[in-house]
Amino acid sequence: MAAGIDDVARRAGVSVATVSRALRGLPHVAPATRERVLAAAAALDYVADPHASRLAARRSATVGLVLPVLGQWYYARLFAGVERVLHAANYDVLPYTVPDHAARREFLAALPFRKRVDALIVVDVPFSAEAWRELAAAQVAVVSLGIRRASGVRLTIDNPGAAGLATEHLLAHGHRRIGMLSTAEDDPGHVLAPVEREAGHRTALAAWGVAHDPALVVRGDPSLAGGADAAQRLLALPNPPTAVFALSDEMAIGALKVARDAGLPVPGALSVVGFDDHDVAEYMGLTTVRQDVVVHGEMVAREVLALLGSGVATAAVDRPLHLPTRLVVRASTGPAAARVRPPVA
Amino acid sequence: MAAGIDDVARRAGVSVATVSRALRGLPHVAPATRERVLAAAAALDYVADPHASRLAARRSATVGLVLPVLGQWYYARLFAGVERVLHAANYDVLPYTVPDHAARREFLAALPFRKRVDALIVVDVPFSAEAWRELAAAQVAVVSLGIRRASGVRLTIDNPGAAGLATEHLLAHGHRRIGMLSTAEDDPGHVLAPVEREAGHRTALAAWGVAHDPALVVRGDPSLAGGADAAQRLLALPNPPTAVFALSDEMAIGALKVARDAGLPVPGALSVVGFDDHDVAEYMGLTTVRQDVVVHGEMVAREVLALLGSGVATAAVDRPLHLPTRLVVRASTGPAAARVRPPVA
DNA sequence: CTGAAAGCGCTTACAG
DNA sequence: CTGAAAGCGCTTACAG
Repeated sequence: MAAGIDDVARRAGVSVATVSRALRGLPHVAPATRERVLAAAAALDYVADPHASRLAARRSATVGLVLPVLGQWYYARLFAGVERVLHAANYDVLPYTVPDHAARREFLAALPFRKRVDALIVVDVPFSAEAWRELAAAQVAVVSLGIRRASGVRLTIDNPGAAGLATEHLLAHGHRRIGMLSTAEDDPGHVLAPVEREAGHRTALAAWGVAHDPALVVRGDPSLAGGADAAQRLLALPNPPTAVFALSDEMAIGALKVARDAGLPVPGALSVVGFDDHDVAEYMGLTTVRQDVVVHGEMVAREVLALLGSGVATAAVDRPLHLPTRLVVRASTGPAAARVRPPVA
Repeated sequence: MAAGIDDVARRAGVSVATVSRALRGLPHVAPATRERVLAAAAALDYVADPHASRLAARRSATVGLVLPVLGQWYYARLFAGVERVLHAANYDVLPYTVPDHAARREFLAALPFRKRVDALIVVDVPFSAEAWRELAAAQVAVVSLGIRRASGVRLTIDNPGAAGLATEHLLAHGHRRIGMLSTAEDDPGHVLAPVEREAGHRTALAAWGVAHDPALVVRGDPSLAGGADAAQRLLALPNPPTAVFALSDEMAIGALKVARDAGLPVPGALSVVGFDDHDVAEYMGLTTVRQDVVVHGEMVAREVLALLGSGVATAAVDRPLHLPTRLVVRASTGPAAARVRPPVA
């Protein structure tokens, strides 16, 4: 039914080899010949069968995107950025969701991407050093985002610095008891956000001569519900904080709800800083650390293309890259209140 | 490097044909033989090259997902649901983003999915009747969600009914001037949500004997900013409404911000109902019409699998399906205030 | 610049 | 139940 390469060759009066070269813009094709081939292909509405060309050319023209979950704000935006750049370069992007320990184990056991992708973008999935070695042995180029890795092309924001900005913003407003809403890792230390942001938070406190109270760091799921739950526990403390820095805007929004339900005005009784600049942050007046996630996705995609184009083995590359962030001050932060508040029930 | 099917065949002492059959669980393989093949494949860590098998079997094992945009809440959730079901059935899902008129034209001109996917899921992309014919001619199974289509497997929520619930909820609270935040289509009528929800809104008003004032229907982008902008115009009316029904939670959140900035208490001076039950809706106390988008994604994916498995030509199927929704009442709606408010600047 | 031919790694009738 | 062989629709050295 659909035209094949030999139909085009016949119509243009050339061999299939020439059709292949002409259509892909390869050199060593006479301009007039190329014209004829293009015309024939257009007339027949020809498009190459991707499976056939990928098999013959031994490249998948596909990049796998390994992430904890689709459908959450951060990963959805990232996907959009990655997809835009890769699609423009004629690559497909294939998501692999690896939400937890069990999925990670299975992913490593099956390596489902083998023979399937040319490269992998790994985001926030905490592989062990041994897992990295297995991935390296699997013959795919790898670029990572947001995770600890000894070498390779690895992108990350300046987590300690960004967290420091948030905490210093609160300190500058006079806050001295500052809570932090973080997450609990099932493989601590490999996803950079929690450890590094906690570290930046502590560093900022120390720089201002404020003693760090470990009781003020509470952990929960990186979600709205997790943030609400963690904030609940934080505000139930005998000596609750006057300000909170959350690992994500979603957790911060959970905290805002808890404050509202408890009758604590924001920022009058509680200042809140988030992280991400989620779309709704502006609409909720949430002070936050902005990361332009779509742009980050585009950048990581471009790094993949560069790596793929370089012909250099992944293992030979050592390229740590920092992505930009910045503090966005809105209405959820203000001066520390002097008055004492009762703990939340 | 990586093992091929002949390596497995050699090790198991059978032909490649038998390996192929055994590994895919096809009938007519002796149990003992199957055992040996499985063992050999496991020992060699064999995985079939997907491009080779797809070429040989003449099926892509891939479903294209055509949507206006990745990265927005609704589509990201939908993708997650679709991906989960399809991945479990060993299908890949490939996104095609078609955001506007120009992209739609290009999509139809290139039909980039040809020879690439076995089926297409089309969501909220308003193809014309002629475009549908072209798609039908392209030999792919098609399932649609949220758009007008004359036949085929087409899923949608009961938009008029759901919108009616929202408007009646406001009417029951005594509201008589009810604004609606809707969207402007570049191809009116093909995406069902705006037309059908506006119709349901009008029907509910009529059922309660309330005259419909066209000035109370304002349109904007289906986004936070678009909702804010539209709400701004609505509240600037000489005789502004006491309640607003928005086409999406995102638009509703935009309206909430406008109300807050204008010093209008919600629901004291303005009641707001959204649509979707976006993750943050609960945290903002937003009354809304809930649709379980991930589940809807799973359902549409299962319809695709059924269609693919049936062997029936897409054109021969006529299967309209309604997906469930329900009203979720929260704090953003309440009794109509009697007092007169000044218009917003 | 162009073509004939081998080959990419599988699946699938067809025989037996 | 199993195998030999053709074929899926391209790309790519290799010659010329």
